[in-house]
Amino acid sequence: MTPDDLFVPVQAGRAGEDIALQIQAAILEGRIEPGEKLPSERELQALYKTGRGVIREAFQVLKQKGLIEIRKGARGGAYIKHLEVVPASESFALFLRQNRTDPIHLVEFRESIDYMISDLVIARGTVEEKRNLAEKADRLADAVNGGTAGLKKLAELDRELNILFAKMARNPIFEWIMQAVQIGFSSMDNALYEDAAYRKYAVENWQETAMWILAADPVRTKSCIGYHYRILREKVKAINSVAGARVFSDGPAA
Amino acid sequence: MTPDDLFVPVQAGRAGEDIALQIQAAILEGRIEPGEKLPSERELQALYKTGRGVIREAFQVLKQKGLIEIRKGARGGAYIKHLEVVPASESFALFLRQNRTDPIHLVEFRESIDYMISDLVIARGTVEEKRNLAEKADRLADAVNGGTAGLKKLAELDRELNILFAKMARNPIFEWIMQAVQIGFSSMDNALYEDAAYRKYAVENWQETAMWILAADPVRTKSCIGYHYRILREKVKAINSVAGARVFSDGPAA
DNA sequence: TTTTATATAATGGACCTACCATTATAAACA
DNA sequence: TGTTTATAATGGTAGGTCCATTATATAAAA
Repeated sequence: MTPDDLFVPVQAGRAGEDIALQIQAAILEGRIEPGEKLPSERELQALYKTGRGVIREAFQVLKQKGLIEIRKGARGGAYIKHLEVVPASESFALFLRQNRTDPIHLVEFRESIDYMISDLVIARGTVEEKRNLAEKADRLADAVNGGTAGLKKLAELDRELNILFAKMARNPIFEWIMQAVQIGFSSMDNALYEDAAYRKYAVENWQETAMWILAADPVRTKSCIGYHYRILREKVKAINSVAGARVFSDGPAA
Repeated sequence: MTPDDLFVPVQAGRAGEDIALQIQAAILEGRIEPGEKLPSERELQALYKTGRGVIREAFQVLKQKGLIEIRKGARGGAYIKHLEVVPASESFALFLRQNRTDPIHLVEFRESIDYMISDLVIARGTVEEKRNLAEKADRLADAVNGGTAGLKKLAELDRELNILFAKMARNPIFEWIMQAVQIGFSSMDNALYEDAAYRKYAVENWQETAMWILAADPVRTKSCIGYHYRILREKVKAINSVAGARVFSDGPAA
């Protein structure tokens, strides 16, 4: 890295963000590689001819975006990260929460992409992957019927199943979207799994869906998906009508 | 707002983020309403018994998340914003960029959601909206044929058209996805519009698509969309093969 | 020689003071 | 009454001090 041509002093007004944008551009253009370390705060302070607070604010922005990771102590500093989907998912989840997004919209969206993904999965997933999906669905069923696993664990397994499903579409974007949606949905999924009848039905439907995927039957697969969302919609409606409780809430949800 | 029970001093380590999270929680739980003003940096500094830099870092985080807007001068300060879709979209677009997402995957994804959205738009969009869409498409065509508008402006109009399209689906999540995809796609769209033949074809197809949407014909609409992506795929392949140039790059794109 | 303990230096985290630029409002003035 | 001018509050920036943390080098011990 050659700080001299990489870092240019900024003018005024939003120095911290300017610097954050400059560094972000450098990262995105590959002028700084993941794993590399940015100069220390004090060095950057000198390079940009600014105060240390400005550098710290810039770092805060980059950290928030998930572009850097900050380590303390000797050999500490700002290290470029490989960007994960998590920050994007979190900001999506935040958006859903603060806008009180109607769960019905989320359900609708999920149903839509499930249809799309199912076609891709049947067409592109390997037989091993499909067997694996069926097996995971069976294990989820065991966990539900065994009654040993906690609700959180069950919902977690369900989410993993969904993400595996999306992964099989061989298009990372569907995978990321699915992850984001799962995060945004997590509080609701947990609530859904509290109903034993729903639990039982849901895992059975997963097993059947996985079976039709393995059988490479897109119509029966979509039929399962459609059935699932038919039930899910009713359930969501029921949950939302109870005491007007919002699903997206960390507060006492009673 | 009652600062006394709202603001609790924090311990150590990541003070700024702690405070940001506290304020974020207060916002999400509705204890602070959009439009309201947070106490000034100096007041918060006293309330949290901390340094002003910490408060500033917390504000930076919240600003980054799109939760607050900061105004200078008298009666300035941090005002709670209604969360928009933009920060979430940007964060996802950032992710797409840094992970060097294969344009083909993005095209496939776009095509899939266009199909889904088109059904929803036909079913839910009002006649006025559909007329408006057709009109906007016409104006884009005028701009292209007139030859007065710059390429950037044309691509911009195209993006607006897409977002309007998504908005008509009456599901904010599709809108979010579309915005993110448009942002992540912008450099490519700009490149596409450099080709005069593509420009001409693209706007004509938009006009026809809008027409079939207005006519509420989902099959013909999808036909237009499919045709569009057939062309787009070829174009994208051509662009990517030229000199191995990456589409997602701000640098000299050769 | 190897292992363990210790000192060292660099770094981020926090706190503080000071000053400047901006801006809405109040005061003064025409 | 309308216009101009001070005023005060606020965020933005700069620079400093001190502390906690941490990898590494050094020294001591086994």
